[in-house]
Amino acid sequence: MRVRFAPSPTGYPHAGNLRTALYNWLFARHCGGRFILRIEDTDRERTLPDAEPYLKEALRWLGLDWDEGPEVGGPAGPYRQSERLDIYHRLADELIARGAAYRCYCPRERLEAVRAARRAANLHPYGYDRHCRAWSEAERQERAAAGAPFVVRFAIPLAGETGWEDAIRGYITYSNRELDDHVLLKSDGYPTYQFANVVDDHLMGITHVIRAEEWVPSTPRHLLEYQAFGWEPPVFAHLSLITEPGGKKLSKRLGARPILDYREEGYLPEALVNFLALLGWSPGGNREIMAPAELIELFSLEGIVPHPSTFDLEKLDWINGVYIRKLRPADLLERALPFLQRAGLVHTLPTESERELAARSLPLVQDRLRRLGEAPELAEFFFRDPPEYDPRAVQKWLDPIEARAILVRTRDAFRRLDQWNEATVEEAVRRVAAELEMRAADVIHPTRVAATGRTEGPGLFETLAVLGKERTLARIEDALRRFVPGG
RNA sequence: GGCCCUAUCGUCUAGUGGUCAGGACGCCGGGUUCUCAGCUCGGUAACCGGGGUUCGAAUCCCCGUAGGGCUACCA
Repeated sequence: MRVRFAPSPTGYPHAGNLRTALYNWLFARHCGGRFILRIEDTDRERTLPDAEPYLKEALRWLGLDWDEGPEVGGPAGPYRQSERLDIYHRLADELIARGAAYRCYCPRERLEAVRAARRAANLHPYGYDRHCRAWSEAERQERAAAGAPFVVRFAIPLAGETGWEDAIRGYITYSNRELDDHVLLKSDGYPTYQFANVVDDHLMGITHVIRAEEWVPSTPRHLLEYQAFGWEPPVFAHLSLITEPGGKKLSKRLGARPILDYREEGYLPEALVNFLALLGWSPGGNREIMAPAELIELFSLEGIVPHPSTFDLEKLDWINGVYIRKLRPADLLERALPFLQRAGLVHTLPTESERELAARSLPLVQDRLRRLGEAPELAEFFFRDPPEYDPRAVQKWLDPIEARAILVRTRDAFRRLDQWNEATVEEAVRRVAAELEMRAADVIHPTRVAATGRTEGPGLFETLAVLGKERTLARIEDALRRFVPGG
């Protein structure tokens, strides 16, 4: 089994592109086949210089390693189409010699006029009228001698039909009469996708073409080319598109966002892979959370659904949260630290104490994270002195008249502690509550607001244990001075 | 306009002629608890419509309808 992912470097790959890559990769890994990366840079106008590096970075981030392709090489290279022009020319000439292709000298203006006229007259297909296909050998020679610019077009059989058994959607067939003679070689000497794709898939020994649904209508053209060459076509599997919630069309907001944006927001690659795998494929049972190794084991073409699927950010967030919660403390620290750095909570090169504070505080907010990017906000009060006080929290828990007594006694109890840890802090708080004949919660809430500025967050005792005695006392003093009436 | 694809809870999906149509996200409620989150228990919610075929259709066929794709010297 040999499959390929063949993006064109004309933009930054999004979820749809990467899902296609993922399915190819999963299929190859499942079968023990080869996953090939091929860069289809045949559009000289639209090719972006940084698109290929970005693409490779995205694949690497998601863990989709390629066995052959740019950087790693391979026996069927080069793997960049712009480096294979001689091959396309040679094979185009071969097709011309066989009478399966011909040179077309029609200027663009004529093409456009023809298209408009056919559309107006409702003549199908709307495309090229095969003007140059009808010439005699003498006329061809004449044109060639004149040295006019030309494209090479494929001579679609005038009758019959072309079909294939799609691995995802069953038998699909087209009447050849619906197909116009498409361009194989452009006038700039570059091949079109319709040609390079077929040539390379054959030369690279691709056995299964797993690609997006947008290619369905051009598949008969590809099949006809295989036929003209006398080549065995691969198995085709056409994936449905990913759509947006509500509206449908892909927008820049979700599915069409450059995939690395998700990294910036703190999505874990294995979570995104899990999510993408589920977006149009199912292992059959009720499995939801699957690590890459499990996906590889369970993946099959049969499990791919034929209908489009909507990109559901809520579900991605849930899956990401599941993966974040599974992170071991050391991994959590390494993965979340960059977000704390970017938010300015720790230095770009964190000090030893910053690292330690991060290592101790991050596990406390771990359960609450859906994206690592939320870590700075959730853990901020551990790093900033004084913390930011939420006015509503202050109003509710520090303003009432009994707040002073509670906080003063709690502070005094804390001061007396020799050992400062979760257990001693808890004991002290509960003792204060007992002395005041209050519920523990009545002491806990004001103390939390005084120490963190918020009503929400990790358990108070573990929070204070991490914050330390000194900073806890300083914050309570500070809160007493600033917010608590009756001083 | 033409050709092609698709159609199960709001969303992702299981289902392959006989099921109380299952699971997950979300949402709602209970429990745990110092809050939030998490965890946990429970609930809400679907076979696009109409014809067939069949003893019996979510499952097979046809026709609608709806959504999507393609219709470039872009991929």
